[in-house]
Amino acid sequence: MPEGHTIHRLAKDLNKTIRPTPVIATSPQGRFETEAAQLDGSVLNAAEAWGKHLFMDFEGAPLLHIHLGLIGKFRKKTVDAEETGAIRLRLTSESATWDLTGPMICALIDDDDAAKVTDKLGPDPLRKDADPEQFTARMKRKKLPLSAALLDQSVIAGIGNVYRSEFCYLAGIDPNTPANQLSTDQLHELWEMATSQLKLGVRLNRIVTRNPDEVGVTAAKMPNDERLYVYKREGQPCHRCNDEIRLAEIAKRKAWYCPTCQS
DNA sequence: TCTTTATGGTGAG
DNA sequence: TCACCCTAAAGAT
Repeated sequence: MPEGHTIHRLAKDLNKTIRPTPVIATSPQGRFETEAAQLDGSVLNAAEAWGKHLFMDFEGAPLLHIHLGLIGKFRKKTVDAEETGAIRLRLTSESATWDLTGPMICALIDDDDAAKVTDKLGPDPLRKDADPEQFTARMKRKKLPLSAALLDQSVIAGIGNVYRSEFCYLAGIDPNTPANQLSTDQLHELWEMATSQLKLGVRLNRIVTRNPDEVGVTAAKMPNDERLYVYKREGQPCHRCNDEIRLAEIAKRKAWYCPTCQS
């Protein structure tokens, strides 16, 4: 269940544990057998993330394109781990085994196809090549509610349903506010927020938006049920004003907000 | 044991 | 707009 920070963290971990020796690639589930055979025995040059998309570049092979979707997982295990569940792709290096299950996309593609994918994506705050002004410009063209625009991967890549509600709360903006009504300052603040929050998410390997000072612990030691302001907290008191957190449906998905802090 | 939910997205109509 | 895909954990019974 990944947002952008998960995929960047994944890319980092894959680079660390798979390079630089050749991999053993198999498809225990069988649905990626011929493709796995093309990767088998090759060396990983680099794994790279753009939003929720993961690209793995193996020497002498097509690009491996993975999107985990809602339910996909790419788990690190010990080298001799038993095969359990429906494993689409297993990559084994000298130090680790990686099992991919339930991906929305798992395919071998060429550079042109990869460009088609990334051309559709907006700037990713975790990438060095991200252009914040592109985010600002695209937001200003959207009449959609802010909460919906944040989920639009062509506006900003990597934001999912947890971050979108949390960002609206942190910015103190009603999630239904049309994106094109936001000021340039507000949009810059949202971009900075996305950058720092996603970076923290990569470091902690989980989403923690709550200010640790409010809880009296470090972000790393934040209890799981304290780490968010609004996500999945309908009916519970707002951490800051005590008003009741509400649930709405925006862009066909659940969105949470505090009616007092976000007006 | 069954049913529902989930940090997502596509393609048909 | 809706149906659908894929898997596993959580919740309901």
